[in-house]
Amino acid sequence: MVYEARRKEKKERILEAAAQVFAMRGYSGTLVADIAVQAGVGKGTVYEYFDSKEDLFFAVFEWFVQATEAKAKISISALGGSASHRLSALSDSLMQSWDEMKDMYSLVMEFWSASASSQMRERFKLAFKQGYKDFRQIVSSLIRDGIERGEFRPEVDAESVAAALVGTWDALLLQAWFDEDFDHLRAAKRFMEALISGLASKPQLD
Amino acid sequence: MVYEARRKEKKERILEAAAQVFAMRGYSGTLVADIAVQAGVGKGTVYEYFDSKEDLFFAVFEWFVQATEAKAKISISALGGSASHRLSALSDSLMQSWDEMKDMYSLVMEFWSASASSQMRERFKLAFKQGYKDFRQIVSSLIRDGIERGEFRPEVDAESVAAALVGTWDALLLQAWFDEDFDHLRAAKRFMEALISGLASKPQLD
Amino acid sequence: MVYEARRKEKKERILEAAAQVFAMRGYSGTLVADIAVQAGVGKGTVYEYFDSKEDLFFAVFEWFVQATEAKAKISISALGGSASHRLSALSDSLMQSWDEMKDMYSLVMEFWSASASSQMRERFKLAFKQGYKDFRQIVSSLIRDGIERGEFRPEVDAESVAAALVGTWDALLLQAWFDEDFDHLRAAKRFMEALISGLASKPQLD
Amino acid sequence: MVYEARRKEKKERILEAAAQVFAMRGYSGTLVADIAVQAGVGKGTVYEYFDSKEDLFFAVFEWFVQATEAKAKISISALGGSASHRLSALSDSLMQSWDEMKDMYSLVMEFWSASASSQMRERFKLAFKQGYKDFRQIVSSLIRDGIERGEFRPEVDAESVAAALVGTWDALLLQAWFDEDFDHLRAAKRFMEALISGLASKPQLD
DNA sequence: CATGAATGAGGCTTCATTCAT
DNA sequence: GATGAATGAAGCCTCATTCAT
Repeated sequence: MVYEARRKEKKERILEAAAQVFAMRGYSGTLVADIAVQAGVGKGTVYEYFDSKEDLFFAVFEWFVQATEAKAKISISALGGSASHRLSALSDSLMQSWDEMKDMYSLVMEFWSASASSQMRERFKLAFKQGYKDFRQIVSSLIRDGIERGEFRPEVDAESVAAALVGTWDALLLQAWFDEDFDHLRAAKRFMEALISGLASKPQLD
Repeated sequence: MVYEARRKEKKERILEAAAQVFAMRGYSGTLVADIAVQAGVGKGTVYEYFDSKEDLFFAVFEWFVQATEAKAKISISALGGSASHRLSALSDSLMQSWDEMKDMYSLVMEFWSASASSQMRERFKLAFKQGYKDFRQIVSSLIRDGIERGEFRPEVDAESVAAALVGTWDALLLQAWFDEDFDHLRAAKRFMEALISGLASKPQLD
Repeated sequence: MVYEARRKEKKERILEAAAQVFAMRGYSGTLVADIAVQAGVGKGTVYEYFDSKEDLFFAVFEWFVQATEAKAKISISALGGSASHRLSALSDSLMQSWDEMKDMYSLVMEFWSASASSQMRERFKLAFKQGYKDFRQIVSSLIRDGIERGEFRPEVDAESVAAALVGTWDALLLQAWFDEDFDHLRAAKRFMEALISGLASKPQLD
Repeated sequence: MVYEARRKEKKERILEAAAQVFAMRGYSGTLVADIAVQAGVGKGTVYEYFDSKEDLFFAVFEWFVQATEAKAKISISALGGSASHRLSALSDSLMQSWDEMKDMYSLVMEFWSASASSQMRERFKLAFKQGYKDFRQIVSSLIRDGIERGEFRPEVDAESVAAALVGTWDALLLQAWFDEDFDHLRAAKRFMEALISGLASKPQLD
């Protein structure tokens, strides 16, 4: 139905507007009215599509998580070659996505904050937990793959390294957020070289 | 003067109370009244010592940064032995401090959030930038030391690895925050083994 | 015209739906949307038939008054016998109508309330005034009839007694509304016995 | 403590202001801001003393009930003489209180309305039920007293007559509210004469 | 005619901050 | 200095009404 389509479209428009405003002003700093203006709709219209400011925020969160996961999956599926190569390619890809997500990055911090306090705590915490788990899973299977191929040393603990790596990428972007001069691309590259050489069963040639 | 001392003491009491309440309820979720109750003083008294809720929050931030830095410095100064050993000892020490900072960890997220939006943005952002820079500095000099001693490979990029490492530690605690079952101690240990072996100029015996 | 009939029918459907919802939730508690749902029409359709929520409420009021008056008139016209007998029969009939109007009774209170405040005040107040006047008229002529027949004492003030009686019936239903255990049928019966014996010129045999 | 006294005094000031405004504009028509202005306090101050608009309204209700009951009790305790005399004196007293409660009478209708719908329903309904019960009790014991003295006929049903009487008084005031020309004093007087003569065991001399 | 998506005025309530005691 | 009662700006949300389809 055309009707349903239009509704969905408008919902998305509000969602994107919300994402932008939340990113700019934070959750508390954002007025529902601002979102409405940004979306080009009336204040009441926002409530036709979302039950509350909180709900809308959570919807933005879900949208963000989905978009991020989708991006990661695409990156990974596009990768080929040795495990080392795929690992550092994934790292590069994530670091390169910084420019396009820069403006939205403050959202991530708002999400963290929301999961730490507020009544939304549980919803967010659970989703984060799951999100990290999923991402660790993806990376650790990549590493396990490398072990099985004999590319990485068998005593490497894939889960632990994956967890640390996932975190590292996150935190490099965080540092990039705080410091415009921080070269997260270079940091990630050099770091991955060192790490991968630590994982490798033999001296790397790359 | 006894008088000045008493004033300082009360200020600290309010600060600690604020830290606790902010940690529990987040910045927006915290009422100045709650802090006053927790500190055992009148609501108006809080304003005798701090100009505004925002100021108080920033004061908590500064207190937190200082405490954390002090802790890190103590850890490091207590370390001895090879660079590898000192590095993994630092990692252990940071990871072990989790239990005692667990209850306060949500503060970190509030700080991130504050630096992302809100009017306090600049103050926080600057402080974070500096804090990360300092910490990277500490770690990178540790690594450079290892290189100079011939313990680590000369082509290792100390700054990059330090940046990544600092982030890793941060992010492992973050994952511990989200997931009670996540074993950040183990993850850090196994990860450091892999990384250090990647940094080392020769197969490690440790 | 079939066309006109269909329109009228729908208007009535909306009216009845409105009566039900107003009775259940009160005027302020009622959403126009609720009425539309109950009537099985679109929200906009309500406005095709009534100019505003207030108008609709007044229409319900008029409908209610008319229905009540019609009922009273039927009761009275069906009565025969002595004035005493007709009076107590009227009382019984009114009290017995409780069960069927129970669910709608809260409407009466809403009407009272509407006449007490709100912008609709004048409309309602006037209608109530007239309604009570009419009803007093009916009852007082019944009593006057009894006086003329020599059944009631000549010094009885028909208007005053009628006014009080009308009120008594109202208020017994009110008490029934507040208290499910209250036996308004019995109270009315015993009370009418006493009153009628007070009106009668001689000891009653009935 | 002077302090407590001042607090109580202000609470009362707000309560009275609320009573006035509610009486004038009805519950929905009243803005909390209006009450604050009428009470000469800030809007927020109202909330220092009452949790919500609804709570304030219920407090007004309780205050009204108490004041009414107190008045009735005073009237009754001041009465002497025969049961008939006390009964009609009570009636007179109630009818005479009209002038002083006229301006507040619309409150009663608001209370009725509140007990009919709205979320406050239960609170109000219960209180009304109890209030009527209490009042019926008072009147019926007065009547029973008359029976015991041999003044009223033994077959009189005190409870029923009391219930009806209580209602009658209520409803006469209601009619006075709707119709300025309605002479409730006279109606009550004449009606009581008739009723009392119906209750009496012998022709009254009064 | 019928509909229901869109609207925005309006109201309750919260809470940081002030200031008289 | 310490207090907490008082304040009112500010914001979320509701809902009667409109109007394009």
